Amino acid sequence: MRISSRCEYGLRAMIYLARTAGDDPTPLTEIARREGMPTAFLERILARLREGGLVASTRGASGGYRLSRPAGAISVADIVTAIEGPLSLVGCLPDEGGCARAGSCASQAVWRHLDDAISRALSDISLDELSVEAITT
Amino acid sequence: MRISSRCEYGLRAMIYLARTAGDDPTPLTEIARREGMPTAFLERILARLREGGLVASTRGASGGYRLSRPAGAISVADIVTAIEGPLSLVGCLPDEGGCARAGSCASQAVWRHLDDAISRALSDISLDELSVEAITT
DNA sequence: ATAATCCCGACTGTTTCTGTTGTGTATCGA
DNA sequence: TCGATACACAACAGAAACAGTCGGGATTAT
Repeated sequence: MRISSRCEYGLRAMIYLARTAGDDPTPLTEIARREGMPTAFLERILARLREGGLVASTRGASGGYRLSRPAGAISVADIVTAIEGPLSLVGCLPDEGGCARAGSCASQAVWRHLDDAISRALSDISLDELSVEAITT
Repeated sequence: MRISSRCEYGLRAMIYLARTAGDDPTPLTEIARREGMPTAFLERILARLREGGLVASTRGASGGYRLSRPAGAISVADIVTAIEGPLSLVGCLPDEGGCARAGSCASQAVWRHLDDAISRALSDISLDELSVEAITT
């Protein structure tokens, strides 16, 4: 299990936006350049974040992106979900017929447990906690 | 983020083996048939579990697989690790040069936090808890 | 008008996933 | 010894996801 670049780039971009919140909107190229990410790729990631309602964009000269909510109201779970889709691990849910064994499936219980742990871990962290420069872990 | 079939199959196979522990070794074909998994694919998964020291195999007629430790001493984390490799999410660790920004990288801290949560969640569950028929969640 | 900027769809190379096939080897029972 | 039952292993293949690019279009400040 690896974190996708999409996700990593997306989170870093969001942190960047949190740090420049209050300023004029930040152009894509600035984020890409400063963070060393491929511009066109980052653009498509920001598109997902926009569709997810996490960033707002203004077009035209001196346009760019900004957070659409205060950083304190955005969790890492929000970001990952916007980029990767729902973070549920199990595909075999009751809908669509699924895995027949249904209720008695012990492995399902494991993945649900893991789902919860991941969900809790990511909901736990909000963007403003990450936007302070030095993390002292 | 989805659970791979490999992982799902592997876990189910281990649960099956936990339930037949004490009997003669269980042949691959039996597990595959009863659990509805592709035989050859499952074999390669069991190979990883064997390399990980979780199952032992005996060849020849009336051979098969069995757990190499009591089910209580095998965690889901052990299983997933044997199948998928180390469950660390971040590739950009200090070795190999990595991501330059190094210590000040806030996103890294997030993935480490997530790593811990996943690791804890999976170490938490041992195979014998899963081998009882009905899970009452 | 022009430059800056976002928007969006199509395309491509690489890797991983999910298997399959085929061959070889070990072991048990008759 | 012979044959059936198993595991062991390597090579192959189609499909999907990942990571990233390209090119054109739309919008807006100056």
